[in-house]
Amino acid sequence: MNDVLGSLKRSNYCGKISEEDIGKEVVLMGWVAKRRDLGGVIFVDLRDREGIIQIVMNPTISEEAHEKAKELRSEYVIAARGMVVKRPAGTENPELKTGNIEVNVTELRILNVSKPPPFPIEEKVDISENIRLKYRYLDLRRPNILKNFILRHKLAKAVRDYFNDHGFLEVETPFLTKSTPEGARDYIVPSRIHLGKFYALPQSPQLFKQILMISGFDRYFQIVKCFRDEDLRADRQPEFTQIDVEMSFIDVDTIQEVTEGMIAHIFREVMNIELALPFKKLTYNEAIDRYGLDRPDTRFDLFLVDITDIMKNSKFKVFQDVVSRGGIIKALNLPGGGRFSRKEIEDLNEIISIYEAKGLSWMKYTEKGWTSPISKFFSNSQLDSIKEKMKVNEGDLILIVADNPEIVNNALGNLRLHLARITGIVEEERYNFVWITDFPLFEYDKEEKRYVSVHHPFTSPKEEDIPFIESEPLKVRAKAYDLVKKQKQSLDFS
RNA sequence: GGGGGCGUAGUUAAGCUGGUUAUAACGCCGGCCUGUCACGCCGGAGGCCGCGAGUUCGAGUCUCGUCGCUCCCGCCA
Repeated sequence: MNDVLGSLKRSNYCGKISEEDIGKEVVLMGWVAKRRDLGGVIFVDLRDREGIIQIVMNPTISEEAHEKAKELRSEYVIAARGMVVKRPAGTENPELKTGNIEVNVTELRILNVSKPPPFPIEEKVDISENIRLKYRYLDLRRPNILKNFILRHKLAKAVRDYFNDHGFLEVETPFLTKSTPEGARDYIVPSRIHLGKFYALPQSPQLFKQILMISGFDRYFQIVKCFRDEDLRADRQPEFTQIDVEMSFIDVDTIQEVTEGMIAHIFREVMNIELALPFKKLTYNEAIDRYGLDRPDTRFDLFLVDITDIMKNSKFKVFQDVVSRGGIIKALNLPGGGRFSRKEIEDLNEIISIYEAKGLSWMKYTEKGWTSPISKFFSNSQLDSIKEKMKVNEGDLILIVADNPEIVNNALGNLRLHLARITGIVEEERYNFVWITDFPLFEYDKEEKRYVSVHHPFTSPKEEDIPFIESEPLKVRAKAYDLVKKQKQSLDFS
C-alpha cells in the first residue's frame, strides 16, 4: 500500500543540496537509485532531475523510517524528510557532487513502488536501442540522457537569442501540406475530409520560403521538424530538426557571416568553445579532387593525387583500358604504410569494393626501392614521377584506384577515411568547419534519364554561368553552399 | 531495391568439428550484517536457445524458410 504525499512539500532538489544546507531540515522527492542495507543502517542514493544525494535511515534517529526503508527497492518513488548533516570523517565520497553531506531521515513515505527495472538506470548502459526504447520512460531517467535534453534546450535558446538580436522573426509553417517535386520521398497523411487524398509532410520547410520572402518577411527563422521517408542509417532519422534561416536582399558574404556568427554563438554559449572565424572554404571541385567527397574530413592531411597522366602510357593493361574508356587513376600516399602486411593491404579491397571499385593496386617504397606486384609495368621515369608527385618517402605505401571518376573519388575518399580510423590520425576533438562552395546546379540522373537539381529546384545559378544552362548544364555552378563539420554535412544554404 | 552481421535467463555475453542436467557476470528473491557508496558474506529461483520445417539415433550448434533487430551500398534537393 502506497503512502500519500499529504501536505509534504519538496524543499530542495537532491542534486542541489550543498554544504551550505548543513543543519537544515529538507523534504526530498525522488527515485531510489541504489539501496545499501547494512542490517543496522540503510543507505539510499536518492535521485531526481538535478542529481543524487545519499540519505540515511538509522534506527537511532528514526525506528519507523528505518523499518520502512527495508521495503525500498530500485526505482521506488519516495518522499523523505530529514536533516542535512556533514558526513562522518572518512566516509565522504568524492565521486559524488553531494559526497560530503547526507540526509538523516526522520520520516519516509513510499509514494510508489516499482518492479525491478529491466536495465540499470545509470550513465553508461550497454543495452540495445530496442530495449531502451521499449522502456523509454526508464531510459529518460538516465542522467546523461537528461544531459542531452539540457544541451538541446540551451542550443535552442542560444539560436533564438542570436537571431532575435540580428533582426530575425521566428515563424511557424504548416506540417500538413502538398508534395513537392524532386527530393526525398514524402511521408503522407490520409485525409478524412477529402476522401482518397493525402497530405504530405514537408521534407524541409524551405518549401514556404518563396511565399514569405515575396510577402516581405525579409529575415526569418524557425527551429523545425523535417520529414523524409527514406531508408535509415546509424546517423539518420526519419524525422529530424533543422534550423531554417531565410533572408532577402543579401549576398553570399552576408549569409556566411550570419551563419558563422550563429555557430560561433552556439559553441560559445552552449559548450564554451571559441571557434576561429571565418571558416575555411573549399570549392566543390577542390573537395572532390583532394578528398574524393563533397563532405571532406579536413582534420588530417591525406590527399588524393591524380596520376592519370603519369600512368596512362604504362604497360599495365588495366590502367590503359580504364583511361581509354575515359576513366582516371588516383592514389593515396599513406606515410609509414609500408608496415602493412600484404594481407592487410589486400583486405582494403573490401573497403573499396563497397563503393564498386574493382581493384586496389599498391606499391611500397622501401630501402630496396619499389615493392609491388605491379611496379614491373612501369618505367623508371614513371616511377620517379610518382615518387616526386606523391612526395614518397621510404616506408610509405601508395594505394591506387583506377576507374571512372565517380567511383575512383568515392572509393578512395572513403578509403581515406577508413585509413584515418585504423591508423588513428584523426584529432577527434577538433572542430573543422569548412565551407564547400560552387556546387554544380544539376546532375544527370541515369535512371530518370534527365538532369535533376543537385540541391533543390529553387536554387539560383551563379550569374556568370547562366549562358551555359542550355548548352552545358553540368557546367553550371549553383549559389549553394554546404558547411561541413567532422565529415558530416551540418548545414546547407542556397 | 541490394548486401553483411546478430536473435541463448530480466540484462550483457560464452557455448569449438552436432553428443550428459545449456554456462558466467550483473540483476532478482531469502537469510546475516550499524558507515556503505561496484557494500560484504551465505543460500536460492530464473530458459519454447526468436518462430516453423528439414537432415540426423541425437540440433542452441547444420540446411531451408520466416519474423525481428542492426550495419553498409543505393537513396536521403
